[in-house]
Amino acid sequence: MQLSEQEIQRRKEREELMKLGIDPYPAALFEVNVSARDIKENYERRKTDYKSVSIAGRLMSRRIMGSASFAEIQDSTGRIQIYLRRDDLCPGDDKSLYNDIFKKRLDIGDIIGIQGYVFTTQMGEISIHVQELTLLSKSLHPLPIVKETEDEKGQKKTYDAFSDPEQRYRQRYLDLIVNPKVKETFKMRTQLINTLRDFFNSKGYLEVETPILQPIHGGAAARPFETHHNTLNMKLYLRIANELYLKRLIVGGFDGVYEFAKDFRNEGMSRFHNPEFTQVELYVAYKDYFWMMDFMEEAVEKVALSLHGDTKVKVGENTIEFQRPWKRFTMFEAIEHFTGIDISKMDEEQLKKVCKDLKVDIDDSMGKGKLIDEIFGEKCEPHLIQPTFIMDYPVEMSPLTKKHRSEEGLVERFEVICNGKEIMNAYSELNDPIDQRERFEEQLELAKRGDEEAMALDEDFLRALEYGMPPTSGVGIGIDRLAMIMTNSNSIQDVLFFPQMRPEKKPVVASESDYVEVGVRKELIPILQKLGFNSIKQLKEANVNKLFNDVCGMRKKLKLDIQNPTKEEVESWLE
RNA sequence: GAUCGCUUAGCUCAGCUGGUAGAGCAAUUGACUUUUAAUCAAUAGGUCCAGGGUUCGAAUCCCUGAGCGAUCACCA
Repeated sequence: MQLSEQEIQRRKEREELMKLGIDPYPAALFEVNVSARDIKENYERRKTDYKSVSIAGRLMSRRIMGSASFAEIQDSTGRIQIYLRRDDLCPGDDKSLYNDIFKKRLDIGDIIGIQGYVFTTQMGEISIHVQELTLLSKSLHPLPIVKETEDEKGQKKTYDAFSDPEQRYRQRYLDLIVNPKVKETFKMRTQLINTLRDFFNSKGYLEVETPILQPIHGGAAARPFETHHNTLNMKLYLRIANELYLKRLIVGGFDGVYEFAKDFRNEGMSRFHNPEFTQVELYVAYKDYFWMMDFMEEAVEKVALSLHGDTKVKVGENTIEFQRPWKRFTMFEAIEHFTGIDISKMDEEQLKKVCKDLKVDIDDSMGKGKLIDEIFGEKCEPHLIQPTFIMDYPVEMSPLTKKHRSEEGLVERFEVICNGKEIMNAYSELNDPIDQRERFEEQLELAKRGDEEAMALDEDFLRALEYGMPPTSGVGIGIDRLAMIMTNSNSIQDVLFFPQMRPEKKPVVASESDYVEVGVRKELIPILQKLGFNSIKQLKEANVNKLFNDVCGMRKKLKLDIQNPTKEEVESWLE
């Protein structure tokens, strides 16, 4: 691999430190008794408490002025300025710790530990006067340097921002180091999950774990990932939902169960979709979907308050108000509201005409339910910014949902739409085993017609229902999407530490022995690599005269103290 | 999958109608004892994404491909 000049430099510094008897990666613990945030928040009020501090972090900037220097270190709570003076750091005659170690062999990105006392500079910045300095980890890879200034109005201006999305997601650790806001986003995501978990626990619902590897994938309409178990010699699927397992637990006698579940769907990727995503599914016995609406309003309102101290959350251009109660529409009402058309009594032919009039794309395979869903998705969903319950879906779309208590052809299902996207999906769960079997069979028909997302029939699940499941309401909350809204993130990739990416394309590079094999002297290999001959095939195709000239020229340029090859030698490589 | 855009130094980006590759930061060497994107002087650093074409001459124009992004379509 070709190293950049700066990487070579840092490797050299590592060696030199070792020769000076300084371990660049010491084994011993480093005692930390304070954090950057702690100092900044409390020093002014309790100055005497900060006369002897010990803190560790990453060196993020340096301003060297002869025998004194300012630098910044960053720990998990933020940055703080440190001040180093040669004669304080090196009280004796030996000034090498400052002159040679700090100034020459430490770099931005290195992790250091310091001991000293807190003071305020003439410019008014709380800083640490360093009395002892310990290298804790040498960094060999230069860090992107992001700088920030603040004008009189407190407006922040960022220079050389590390903003390339590909690099940020592939090397999230770098993103976290140099973009402090990223850390905040992920802390909020965790707090969101904790808030929901605490709320569910406070009601006595049990957090459970169910299989991720499932012989039959069920609970949602989606294409699964397949895998294979060797000992059982059988096909397994990565779960697309955990619904059918959680309902089995309700059959088993729990009143409420929930699971924060990673689910996997083998479908397209976009700023709203990642192949693996998180949803929490919750099932509560003896409840219906009206109860669940109230419960969800309360849950999400709690999340907003916990994260923002307010029920209002700014998302892009909009301010979203999560305060209860939220608007409630039946699907028919929503469609009438946005299009002015009452479709509640229409048959399939009439619906098709409506779609045509509204310029909603349809195809012949679509039944009544699908047509209604298309109209809703096209004409209503994007306009629903404030959290809104959409209730009572067509039965065709919801094979696991109980039929509506009074409306023919509908089911007791709601979704919550917020910021133009679905964030929640809930039902009064279907618990009539005969009805459930018929619905599964309808799905099988769809599958025969080529619907790859149709649900499979799960005999054991049906057997469980036949023993009797109490009336139950269940919900699935899209954690990633809720996190996007709560953290004002434009893309799902911004709320996942490691979003799925295409594999990094690495050029195929010939190994040292490949070069040696065709007769290249070891010391000449870097020259060939520098010239761009990264594979033997490339080398074989080269022109002898040009190659000979280039190699000698590059040797001179790199100022390598080695013997140039002869023309005959170069010729021999290409044979 | 479709359309549009981007790819130049370690990082952020200039580079006009085609004529010897540029800046700031980072790096190296030096000056400087409280700086705030520290400053000053000097040095080094490039397969201009890859391949082909047009041309006396291509980072620049054309074609093909790759990666990435944005928008749209399907899915949570």
